[in-house]
Formats: sequence, C-alpha cells, structure tokens
Amino acid sequence: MRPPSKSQFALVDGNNFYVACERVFNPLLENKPVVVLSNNDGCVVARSQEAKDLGIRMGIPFFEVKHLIQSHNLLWFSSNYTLYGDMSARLMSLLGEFSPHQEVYSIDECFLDFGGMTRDPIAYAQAIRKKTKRYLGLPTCVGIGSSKTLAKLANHIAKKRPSYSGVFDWGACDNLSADSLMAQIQVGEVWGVGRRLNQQLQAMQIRTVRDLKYAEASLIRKQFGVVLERTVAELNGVPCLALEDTQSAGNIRKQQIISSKSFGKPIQHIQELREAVVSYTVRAAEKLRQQNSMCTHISVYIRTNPFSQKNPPYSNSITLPLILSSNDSRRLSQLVCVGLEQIYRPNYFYKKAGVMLLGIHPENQFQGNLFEPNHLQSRQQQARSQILMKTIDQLNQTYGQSTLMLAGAGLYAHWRMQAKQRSPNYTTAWNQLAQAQAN
DNA sequence: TCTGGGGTCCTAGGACCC
DNA sequence: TCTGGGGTCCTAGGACCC
Repeated sequence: MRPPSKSQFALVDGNNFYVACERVFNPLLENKPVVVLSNNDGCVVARSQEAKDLGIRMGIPFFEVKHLIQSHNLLWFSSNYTLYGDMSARLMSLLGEFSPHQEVYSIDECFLDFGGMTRDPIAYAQAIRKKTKRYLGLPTCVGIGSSKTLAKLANHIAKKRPSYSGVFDWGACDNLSADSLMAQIQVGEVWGVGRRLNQQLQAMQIRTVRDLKYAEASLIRKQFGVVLERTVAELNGVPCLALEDTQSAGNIRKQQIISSKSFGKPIQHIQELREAVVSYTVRAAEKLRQQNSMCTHISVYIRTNPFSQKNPPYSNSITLPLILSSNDSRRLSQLVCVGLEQIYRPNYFYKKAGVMLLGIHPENQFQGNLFEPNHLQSRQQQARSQILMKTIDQLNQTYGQSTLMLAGAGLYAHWRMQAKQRSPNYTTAWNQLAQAQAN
C-alpha cells in the first residue's frame, strides 16, 4: 500500500560525471577506459564504464592501477575543477527548468520536486535525460520516489540495471516487487549507511535494504540514533527530509569554509608551511567574502604523511578566535601564522596543511568591540578593509586568480600540488579553447 | 617515488548558571 | 561532616555525503 503522502522526489545524477565532462570536448575518449584523479594526482575519483570493467575501484590510489596504462590503454586526467564546475552550473540550470523546486545536492546531482505531477513521471524523466544529453552532451540517470532516500535508491537502480533505460520510479512498482528488488540490494548502498554502520548492521543480521526497511524503528533509534531512524522511515515512504530549495543561488551560506591541500612534495621548513597556509587562508577568505560573510574563528592544521613507513607521524591543529569578526585576508593570515607557530615542530616532513573558517555570519551583523578604546576608529578601519578586499577580489576576477596576492603566500610555491595531465578549460578561457583546437 | 578536498549533522560531555 | 537538579551553551569528535 502506498503511503497517503503526495510528495515525490526525483534525483537526477550525471553518469561518471568528471569523465563525461572530459569526453564532451574530446570524443576520442569515447568507449575507452578513462579515469580522473583527485588533487595531486593521488586517487581515482571518476571512472568510465570501461575503467570500472577493468576492476578499478573508486578511491583507489592511482599508483596501484598505473600499470593498466600500458597493458589496457587506460587514459587518465588530473582533475579540472574549473571545467567540471562550469559544466555543473550549466547542467543545474538546465535541470532547474524541469521543476519549480530544485535542490543542488552535489556537483553532479540534484533533487527535483515532482510533487503533484500530472504527467507520467517516467516519460518526463526521459525527456530530462534526452535534453541534458542533447544540449550538454552529458548522460544522466533519474530515480523517483516518495522520499529523498527512495529517490536516491531508485537512481542507484536506474544506473545499475540497463533494462530500466536510465529511469526508475518506485511508483511504477507494486509493494511486492519493490520488496523483492530491495532484498537484492546490499544495505550499504542506502544513502546514509556508510562503512561503519554497514558493519554494525551486518552484525545484527540486517543485510539488505529490505531488512533495514522492516527493522524495528525503536531498536534502530536506540542503537543508532535519530539519523538512521529517519532513514528507515524514508525507506518506508515517509518523507523526513525536505527538499532544500537552492534554486535562488544567493541563499546558500556555508557554515564553515575549508581550504586544505596536500603538497606536491613533503616540506620541512616553517617558512614554506607559512606560505602554504597563507595562500589557503587567502583562498578561504575569498570564498567567505563571496557569500558576504565574516567569521569569528579560524583554525589551522598540519600533518605529515600518515602512510609513510620511514618518517614519524605528527599532526596537530589549533583554533584561534578573532577579537573582531573579519573577512580581511590580511588579518586572517596574521592569525593563521600565529597558530602555525604554536603547532609547528621542526624535523618532521609535512605533507598537508589546511585552514578552516568557523563561526560564519552575515557581513551586516558585524559586532563592534565594546572594549576597543576608539570604537569609531575601528568602524572606519573596518570600512576601509571592506573596500580594499572588494577591490582585490574584482581585480583577481577580471585579470585572473593571483593577479594580486599577499606576499606571504610566496612567489614560487615549490610545495604546490601536482597536476600533470590537466585538460584545458574549454568553457571558461578563450585562450585555452584555441589550445584545445591546436592539439 | 606515488594514498583528495570540502562539506553536513548529531551526540556526549564539560563549563557555567540558578 | 554534609554537597541537588535542571537547564543552556559550546566544543570535540564521529559518522555520513559527494
């Protein structure tokens, strides 16, 4: 029996998204095993179907599959987030036309509100797929269900079972066949069941999606908390998670902003670490200003390579409060350097550092400092800082990133990460388009 | 040689208050 | 000597997601 709820969600997800983006501009990649790597060319983060068929697992370190380049003509790319981000924006804007409400959930997927739809949802979803393929060259799959969790699961089925032609709708399926389908899917595939929960559920003989759907809610609540209890309700068609409308782009304000990266090679000296964390801070502060916010705390961390056998491990972090909220790159960088001094230990080989902005609030809720001897002066400084930062942002936007930067970020940046095979920015830079043609 | 980066939410426990 | 109960707020840490 279907629940009385009228809510319907569709989850549209790009297939092998990063690989698909590369293929749009390079048709020679079609029908070949292709992978896209994480930053620093570290791990495999996207695989074409052919690469999956070679047994390349998601997240596997690249060096473990490098031999397939020779033996199976595996093709690989460094990640090009400028390209994927731009393609994503186009995809989301196109998908947004298909529903009054859209939640952009990640770079390659979004929920659409299918509630109260009078048309045949499957035909409608097929129309969506056709349009994204024709306009953007991107293949997608669509899952439809009365809760977000069911829509995610439906999308999984649409992807794994070609017989559904890329669209699966729980509504087209009676209870009995829905249950038997769920009995064929591992519980770990459910949205919200990660590695840890999977292990614990297995131990309780909850092995398939169907097992979880019919697990006793009170028991789940007691053992695992409200989050999984909600998941169980959602599997039963009771929507607990609302669609968070992100269609009007301005309303997403991040609660924390992180900028962190591994280094191309390990570094030892504090001066180089300082350059790295200052440049991350500048990047984070830019993001902060982009959403018209300020922060009250900043946190910095450093760590050695945890996989290294020969060097001793060390990692540490520190969170420092700002006396006055700020989004000024200079002030934040100063504080980050103070923090770095406190956690830095000599004689270690550092592999990664990061900066986190916390206590984020809108710019216009600026709190003056009561104890500031000259309150008015601090207001004026604040205003000048805003103007300077806006100017820097504009210049960098117009003339390219790092046109203007803090000297502390370092001019040479020997620690910068590796990206040996990045594709051109086909959609965002005229000069790189020309380069693509020449190739 | 080579192992990503950027987020969210929830909970437990301590500090502090009356 | 004896030392309550209930509330809020904050932070750290753990789980999850892509």
